[in-house]
Amino acid sequence: MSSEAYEDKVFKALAAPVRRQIMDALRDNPMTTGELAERFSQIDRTTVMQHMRVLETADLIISVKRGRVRWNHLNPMPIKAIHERWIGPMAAGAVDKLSALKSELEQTSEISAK
Amino acid sequence: MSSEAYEDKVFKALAAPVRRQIMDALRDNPMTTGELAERFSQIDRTTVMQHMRVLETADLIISVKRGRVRWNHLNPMPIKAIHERWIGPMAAGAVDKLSALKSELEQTSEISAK
DNA sequence: TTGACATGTTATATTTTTATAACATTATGA
DNA sequence: TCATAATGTTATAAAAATATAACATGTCAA
Repeated sequence: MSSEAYEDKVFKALAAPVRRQIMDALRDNPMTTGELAERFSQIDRTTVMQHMRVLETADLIISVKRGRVRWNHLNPMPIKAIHERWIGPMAAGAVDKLSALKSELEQTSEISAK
Repeated sequence: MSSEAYEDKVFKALAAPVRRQIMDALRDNPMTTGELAERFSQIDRTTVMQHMRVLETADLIISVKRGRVRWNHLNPMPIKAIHERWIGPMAAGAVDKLSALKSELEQTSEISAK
């Protein structure tokens, strides 16, 4: 898989609120699949598992089966990767860029973005 | 709009490769809508505009009309926001967490995540 | 051993996103 | 002014993501 395709899986995986919440839940301690399903009991258990599979495919979750339970661990490395390669650089100097942008826009009267 | 809903729009907006490429293209200089459509000529012009509307709704693009051209500027602030609130903290200490995770996993034989 | 618990699989309906075409509007420059 | 360039709008088809139900498998503990 190309690095772009891989990076895209990570971005797509992070694009759903539930999945970011799952990441938050796993941040400090690993949890079993059942524990996660219980924490997100507003949605169906199979739906939770489907979301977990998306995270697992993006390598954001690593899981280990022990007996009949599956322990799901958060893997922060893919996030670190997009953080360093894309998000960090894009956010760098944001304040300066914003003020530069503002002076640009002051030259014109009509601003269309809300 | 709640801050979560707002944050979600940003994550969703970044979930498509074309849209990240549009962000890359606008990073150094603003571009007109036509220039962008030409740069991404593999896809339909209206499709490019639809993607731009997604970015604009997430406030990632601010555009100004001058005469009959529209200048599209990148607004890095929303990215800075998710960078600081979510991505940075999640990426912090990733290396340490990974090594801790590895020792955890060594205790078990079967690893299911690919 | 065996019942039930934890997890997994498959199928399918629903919703959202993406892509395109056809048509409309506005502004500029010859 | 008026042809055309640049952009915008609306409708719709196609693809992808999301949510759920029904059923299947493997494991533990009494």
